[in-house]
Amino acid sequence: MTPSDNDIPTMLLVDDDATFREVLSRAMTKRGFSVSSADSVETALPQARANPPEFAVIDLKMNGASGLVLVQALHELDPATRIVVLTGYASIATAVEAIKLGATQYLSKPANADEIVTAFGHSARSDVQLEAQPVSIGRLEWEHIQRVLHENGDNITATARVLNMHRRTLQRKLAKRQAS
Amino acid sequence: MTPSDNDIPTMLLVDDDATFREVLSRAMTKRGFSVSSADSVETALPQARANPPEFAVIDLKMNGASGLVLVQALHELDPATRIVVLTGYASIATAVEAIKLGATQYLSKPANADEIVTAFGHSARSDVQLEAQPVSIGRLEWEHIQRVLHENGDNITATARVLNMHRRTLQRKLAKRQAS
DNA sequence: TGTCTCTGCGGCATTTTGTCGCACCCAAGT
DNA sequence: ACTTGGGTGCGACAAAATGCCGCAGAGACA
Repeated sequence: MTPSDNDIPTMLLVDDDATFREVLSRAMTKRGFSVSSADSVETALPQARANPPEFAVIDLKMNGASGLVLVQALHELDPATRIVVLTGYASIATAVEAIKLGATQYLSKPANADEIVTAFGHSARSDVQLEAQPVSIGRLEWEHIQRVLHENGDNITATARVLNMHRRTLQRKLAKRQAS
Repeated sequence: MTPSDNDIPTMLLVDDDATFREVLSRAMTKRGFSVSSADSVETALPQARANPPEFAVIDLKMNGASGLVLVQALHELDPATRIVVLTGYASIATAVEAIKLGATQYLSKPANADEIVTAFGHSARSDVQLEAQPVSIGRLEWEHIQRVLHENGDNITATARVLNMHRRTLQRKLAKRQAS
């Protein structure tokens, strides 16, 4: 990848978890990136505008605006930016959304530095092997919840109502996926 | 939108399950599409080249070449083609790949005709304006179980294994639906 | 300020699963 | 005939998930 690089590649790292930022920042610096980080879309945007990064690692679920808007902004700023979206709430729906907005790859936490670096280099080759396994019930449910949740503007109460399940139950399901 | 549509929109439907093709074909015809179908990438390709469709519904897991190949081919043929990828073996990795190759949306089975039409982001014929109440989790699960069960020749043990759920639990779910 | 709605969360009764174990059937090998 | 290897149905009991309260805090709005 870009063997003629003389300067150090710049990377923007956006996540609201301070510990995660520090760990990943250190790991990426060690791998030869010049890393800057932010804890929200709001603080990341001016930073990116002032100094457009070549690479970006963005968490989807953060306080304030969704990482998706940052994906879009970065992509508009420079379509060549390599963007990896990283989230604890991985779902097909958000993955599709992220890619459409210009993300290069979509990974679910936990992901280590090597996986992320690999994701940057991964271009759209159809080398994906099809899994011979049908979707598990749990995943099917998760995907469905994510879709409906999104349709209802992330309103948990409304989603629970329309899904005919109890709000408390939905809360617990969401909490569980995030924690693990 | 597009109230000046005079011609009927064409749709190509590719899936190796004959029953599924028939059901969906009928449903889409009823919704105002001119539907043609194929049971593999190999038969679909010449068909598409001879008569490029405006819309396409493509299953990923088929005998022969992967549906991804067809996605790419259709997109190259005409980038304006609206392509929905539909599969029972959904995964984030293949979803990302499909979108990169030019798919418009990626849905996992079971998905009904309305969801697919919605995915096209196009009110095919605006007279069929219906707001689909999201399916309940229970029904989604039930349909999925039925499909996988069928794929496994009604073998409960194997289905439970592949669905990553306990045989006893599957038995109980089946028993309950049978009773009512 | 008062009213609404959404949210996160604790607690507890109720249901549903997970996990055993056992008996029975059937098809293949031996 | 007998053993071996699934598959099926079902009882029982512990473990986990869910339904169903209620309460306090955060925001939006008049």
